[in-house]
Amino acid sequence: MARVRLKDIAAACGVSRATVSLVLQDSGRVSHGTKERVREAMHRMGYVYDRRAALRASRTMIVGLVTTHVRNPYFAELSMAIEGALYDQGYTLLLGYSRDDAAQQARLLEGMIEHRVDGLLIVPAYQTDRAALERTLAASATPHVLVARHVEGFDADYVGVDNVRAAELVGAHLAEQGYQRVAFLGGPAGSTARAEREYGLRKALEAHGRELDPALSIATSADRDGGAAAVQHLLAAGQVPDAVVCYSDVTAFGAMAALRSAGTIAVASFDDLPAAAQHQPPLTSVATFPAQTGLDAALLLQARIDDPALPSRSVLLTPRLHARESTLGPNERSTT
Amino acid sequence: MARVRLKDIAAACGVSRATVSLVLQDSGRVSHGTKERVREAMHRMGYVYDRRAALRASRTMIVGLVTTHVRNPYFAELSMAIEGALYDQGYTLLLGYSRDDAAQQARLLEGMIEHRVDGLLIVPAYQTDRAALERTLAASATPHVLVARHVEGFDADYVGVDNVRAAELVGAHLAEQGYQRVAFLGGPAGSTARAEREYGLRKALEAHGRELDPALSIATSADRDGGAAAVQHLLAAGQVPDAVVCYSDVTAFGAMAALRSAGTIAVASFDDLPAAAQHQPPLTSVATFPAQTGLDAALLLQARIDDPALPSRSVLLTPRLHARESTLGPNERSTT
DNA sequence: CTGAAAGCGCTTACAG
DNA sequence: CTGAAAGCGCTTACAG
Repeated sequence: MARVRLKDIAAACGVSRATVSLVLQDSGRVSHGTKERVREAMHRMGYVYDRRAALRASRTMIVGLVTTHVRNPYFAELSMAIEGALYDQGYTLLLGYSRDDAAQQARLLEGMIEHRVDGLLIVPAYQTDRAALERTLAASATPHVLVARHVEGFDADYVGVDNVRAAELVGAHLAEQGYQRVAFLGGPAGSTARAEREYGLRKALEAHGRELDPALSIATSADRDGGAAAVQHLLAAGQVPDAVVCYSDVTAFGAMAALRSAGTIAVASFDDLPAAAQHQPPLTSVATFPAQTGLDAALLLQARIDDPALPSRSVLLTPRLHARESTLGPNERSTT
Repeated sequence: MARVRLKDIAAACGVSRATVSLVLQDSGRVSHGTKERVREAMHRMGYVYDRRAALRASRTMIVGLVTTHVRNPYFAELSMAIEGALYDQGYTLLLGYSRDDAAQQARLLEGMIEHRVDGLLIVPAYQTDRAALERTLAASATPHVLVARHVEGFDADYVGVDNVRAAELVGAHLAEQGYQRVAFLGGPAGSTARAEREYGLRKALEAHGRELDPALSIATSADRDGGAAAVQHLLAAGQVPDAVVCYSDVTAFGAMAALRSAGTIAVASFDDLPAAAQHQPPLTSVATFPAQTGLDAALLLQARIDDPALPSRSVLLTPRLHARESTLGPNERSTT
């Protein structure tokens, strides 16, 4: 049997297609009785609405998300929060993983734009070129919001944690604990988070009369191995810090495993995953609120879709430091 | 300026809309010269194809994925593999997280069907009702493939690891290592993986003259806390096993943390994440190949889309045991 | 409160 | 190799 169309419903109810369409939109211009009759027929005849065919409607109710990947719990949580918030707003989500490849990111965006998404949420790949991104988005003028990472010089709505502040919290904490030589294993070289956090860390250390030794600032991959490799690099070079600041909790776990043989060295990082508190020893970490970031991104996008003329806005979430054993002197540890 | 339409390109090139449409499809029925001319105009005029408007085309080139969540690395890897494979096949991905709520899963599927996806990949939520799922899918006859989890009595293409075999591998290994009292902290009660693995574990233990004591088979949540809570439950009940089989590596990490005070108890689990080998002690785990699962799922779906009349197929991946210190007697440990 | 008509931006036979 | 015409399944003014 052929699929049931809107015109079949209209015929069955003895009304026009326009009326059925208005029922679909729950318009106030159709009487209650007619609505009931039409809905009953839709249900009975197994009608499935074809959203694609609403060519004249201004919206598709699809939003696209292009993000790096979900191997990292921060990005996994962020993706889920975005999906949940968009669902609640009535959108269906198109998703693509750039895997931090700017060219793939461009291809994914172009594909989504061909599907006429109402808006785009973008976690920019490392090395995203401002001009290229502008070109990709300009042809369609699709509303968009940047999430979790900036693109230098690119003017757009943005949501993310305040990375400078996050690193300041860590730097001040380590200085107050008395650590002197702090290493920064802060993630990939192209990452805006790395640059922002390095700046914040340096600032906080200098405010406490310390320096961030350039020899102790090392680019790392974002995973467990990145932390371990950077530690091995430091130790091999005879550069032994007394505290290490990592890119993320996962990186910190790798670093801590590699540091096990090197005596007691403090470790702090960013994300504050549940695993940070449960680690042995418990890991000092700065909460970066991916769930809240995702929710705010969805709200900013909705506002942007509703009014494309809005001035662009940046939402910075305030990070929160959770000091734990991994950076506390023995006398400051809680004795649980 | 108004968006450029296909008819604008046609006018600019002095050809019909049909010809431009054929160029878009790279049809062999258009001369090389015309193609060049049309493509140049598209590029110059900033044309953006509107896929929605291809109402008469049989395909949308959109595929939907409804999965549980990506908090667990297995599902994160699976989602990424699916996205990558579908992209390579030319599809754009609609994604929804059911969060293991069958009602939400139904809503997500209905939404995707309204968008006329060419096919659906489904990681069924716990407690998915066969009849309800059939009803949701039947109205549209959308091709679909089940991934990683079965639905009892639901006939469809399926890809996943062979859970029975996976648990047999673990059971045989533990028995051969001499463990006598094996506990099974095998995940949520509604999970098909749990049921299949419990069956495989029992079978292997019995083949080695041991039993799986029902008092030692405990439902757990799929996360870290699930492992810790189940261990505490066992210890509080005075049921001390000499080996514990966990639902996943993450669950195992929680269990190991909770077991730390209880002396040496062997732990094994499923997934074989990179973190398993790096854990202290290294964790015995069965690899379950999420990346391969995702790839195979995309291929099965493509075959199903190409020929809906195909008989349904089940692809079972053979798991692989990686024995490590967490289950090896001291004398069997490698001395690295 | 409802309908007839035009339209959304493409694709698909069909004809030449 | 190309075009004129009809069509995909909806929505939107407009008119009454």
